[in-house]
Amino acid sequence: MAIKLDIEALLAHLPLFRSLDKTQLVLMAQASQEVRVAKHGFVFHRGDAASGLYVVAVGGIKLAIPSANGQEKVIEFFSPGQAFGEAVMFLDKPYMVQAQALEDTLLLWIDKQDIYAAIDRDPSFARRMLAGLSLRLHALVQDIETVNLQNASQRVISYLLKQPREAEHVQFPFNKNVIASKLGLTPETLSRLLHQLNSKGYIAVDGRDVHILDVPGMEAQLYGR
Amino acid sequence: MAIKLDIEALLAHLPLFRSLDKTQLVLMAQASQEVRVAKHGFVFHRGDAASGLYVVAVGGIKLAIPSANGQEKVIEFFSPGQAFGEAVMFLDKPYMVQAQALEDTLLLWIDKQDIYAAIDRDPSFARRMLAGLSLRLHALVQDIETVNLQNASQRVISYLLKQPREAEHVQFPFNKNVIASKLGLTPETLSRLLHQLNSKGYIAVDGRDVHILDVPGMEAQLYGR
DNA sequence: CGTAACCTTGAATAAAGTCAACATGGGTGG
DNA sequence: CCACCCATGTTGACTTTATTCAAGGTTACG
Repeated sequence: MAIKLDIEALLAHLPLFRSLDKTQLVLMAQASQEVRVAKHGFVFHRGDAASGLYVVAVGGIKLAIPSANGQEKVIEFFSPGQAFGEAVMFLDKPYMVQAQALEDTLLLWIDKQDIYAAIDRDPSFARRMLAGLSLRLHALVQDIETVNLQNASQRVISYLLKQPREAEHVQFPFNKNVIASKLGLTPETLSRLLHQLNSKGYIAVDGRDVHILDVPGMEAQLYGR
Repeated sequence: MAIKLDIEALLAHLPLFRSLDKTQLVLMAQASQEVRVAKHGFVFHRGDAASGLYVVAVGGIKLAIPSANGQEKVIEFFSPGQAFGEAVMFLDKPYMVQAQALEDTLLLWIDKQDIYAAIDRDPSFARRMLAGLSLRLHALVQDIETVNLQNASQRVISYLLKQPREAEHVQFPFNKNVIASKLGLTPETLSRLLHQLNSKGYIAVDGRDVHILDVPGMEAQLYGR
């Protein structure tokens, strides 16, 4: 019971559910189930049937495409408050990505049927859902742009500039391995490029901490060459 | 008047609008406007505000990301019956892609407000819309997979195998230039790879016509190496 | 029949990947 | 609390892959 209340509060301030009224929110909260996944554990694998959507309550998730030879291409990260797995829910196709916990993670899972019910009850929920998918699409197109139209160094620069930063300080939220895959690079190449940007005085790297020293210089690299 | 009737019939058998009842369909048809675009003409540019969605009635459209140095990365093609431009409509962001006619094209344009109205009136329309976006997302993820996890030759092979074919015969629907960009290759590389697949006996190329000769062999290239 | 757009081919180059060795360092168990 | 160890990250030498640049060939179409 106490748990149910927590869930309701949690859902209440997610963008996706923000437009729901009290009654609807209670329904959603009741429909939610807690799912716990240990670090490195899988929420689902490629090929699994998609039966609902997940919301991250605590922890972090990465979505990735696995490849035959053990590599993987990281598609997206999700942190608390974000939903994933919604896209495939609306198709009758299995997941083509896998979802893996980057740390010990607590998720909420909501069944497809309950989502459909909410859509039918409340058009503005449908709009939120549509906006959510659109945002995802937008992000993917940006990724495609990055991988296809920018060289390795530019990709690293735009990644760094896109990260939220406080006082010109940025922190890699995960293994550089994982970041490299997101950028479509090998870990070796990422390492070398960071070193190179460091040498040129654009950034100062210290482990996962990066100080951005020369934003205009970096931006010049993005457009100039 | 006659035109309006045509529009209604056209809309009636699009997946997106198939669930609408007669009344709704009439409303949609009334909300639609014809847009004509000559070959190579632009429907919209990157940076334009998104104010509605387009449906291809006749012709063909390509969506692409333009880059600074005059290149572009082709994202998707649309043929009669398909809708595009819906994704960004739900965000308040400008287009990040441009839409260009591959041939003389007739489009229908439906204003955002009319789409929203339809969503509010009919939850099953909302579902169609969601399914449409999901499908788009799915396709993009597949593209990301192709570009990141397959080498140039594998990309060409999977493109060929994915194309609809009759009696092992496939035809490039557009300039090889455009296909190359979709695959994330230069035209030169595409040309060389087709030649190579030809030499190896996997395919027989004659201009835009390709005969697929050895499907198992090609599939082996996809997984084997 | 001529011209422009499209496509192919070759040689040289550059960019990033691979493989392998080594460094670092955070966490755990002794 | 220290030492060891495994996961993570770095560096170097070499290789591969696809691009670039340039020239020439083809094709479709006015």
